[in-house]
Amino acid sequence: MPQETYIPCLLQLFRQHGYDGATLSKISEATGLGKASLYHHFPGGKEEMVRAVLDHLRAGFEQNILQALRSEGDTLTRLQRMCDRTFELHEGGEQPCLFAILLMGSAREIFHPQVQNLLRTWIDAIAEVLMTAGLDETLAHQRGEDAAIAVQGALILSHGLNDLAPFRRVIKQLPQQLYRDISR
Amino acid sequence: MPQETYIPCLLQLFRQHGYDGATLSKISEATGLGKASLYHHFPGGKEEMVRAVLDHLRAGFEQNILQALRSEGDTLTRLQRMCDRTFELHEGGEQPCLFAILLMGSAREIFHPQVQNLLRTWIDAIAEVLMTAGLDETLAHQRGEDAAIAVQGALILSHGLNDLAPFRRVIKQLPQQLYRDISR
DNA sequence: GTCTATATTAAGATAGAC
DNA sequence: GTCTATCTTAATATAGAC
Repeated sequence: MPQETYIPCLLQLFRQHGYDGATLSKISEATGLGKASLYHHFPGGKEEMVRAVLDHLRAGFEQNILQALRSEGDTLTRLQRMCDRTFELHEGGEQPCLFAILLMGSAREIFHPQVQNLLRTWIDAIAEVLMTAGLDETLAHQRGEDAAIAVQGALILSHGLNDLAPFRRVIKQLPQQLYRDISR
Repeated sequence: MPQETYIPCLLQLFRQHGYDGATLSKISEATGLGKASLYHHFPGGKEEMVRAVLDHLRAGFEQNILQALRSEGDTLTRLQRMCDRTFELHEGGEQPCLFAILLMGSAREIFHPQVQNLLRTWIDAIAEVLMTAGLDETLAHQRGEDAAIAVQGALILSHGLNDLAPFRRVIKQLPQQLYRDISR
């Protein structure tokens, strides 16, 4: 089986256990592969596994989030699509964001640059949409940050309360919140 | 040295490395205590260390956040005080929130109930203030959630971007954002 | 209350057969 | 491409001296 086969399983594992908590034994059990086989697919060990997952996530991010923001239609529609994709990618709030998880523990030293880059790309893409709608650069960028803050915060809160409602509500309200007070 | 001596150091360690990443070796080095001495103070090991830290945090939470929300003065002033204490407790955004960290990895199974309880208490206290100011219960509770979302999300984003500005901005804007559209 | 020493278990990683 | 077996290092935990 090729590498990509195990990416969804690895993503799930790192989201659930974090980088330090996802041990090779757990990975071996979840994938059904022996430890030696894991090193055949990922010679660099856990670090390479996460890199593969991050590459996969970046591709999904570009094909879903970024594409939605740059799609046809008016501003509100594009923000709406972005929120829909965000909702799906986190399975309605069931799944935490791997980016946030990789900012903690020993993973941060390794993956922080890539996570930082993804966050910037996301925020900039949202700001771009809002500037097209007539918002000035500073405010558009702030609202891009506000979107990231709302999504990340809502994921944490829904996870902490064991209640998907806050995440659902935030995603539902977010397009209008980003679009508020824009005339044309 | 009594137990409490080591709480600040332990808090710092768990915030930086997470529960799974904070090994006894690191704890031993940071506290200056041998592993055996650590078990003298905390017979339950890492789990008991976190419990001690959480007890300490709960006390600080009640004396700072809750007390600010229930203090004298008008609504906006009380929200302002709550934000000031929140800002200080996270050292201006330098320090992540231990509650969020304890929701990940193997810590979640152990500490989720306590974290959930603290989050609920915080949200309810904010909602209480807003209801006193005339907001209806549903909306007040939503804004309590929004406050938690904004703080948690901003901490993640500032951590992810390596830039304290988003956290500072969110804290600055939060009182007015929670208080918006309230007449009396 | 702290230490050295040590036990036990698990984690990360590799060699080499099939 | 997967396995068994094994190695090394590190993590959690304890015994017992001072």
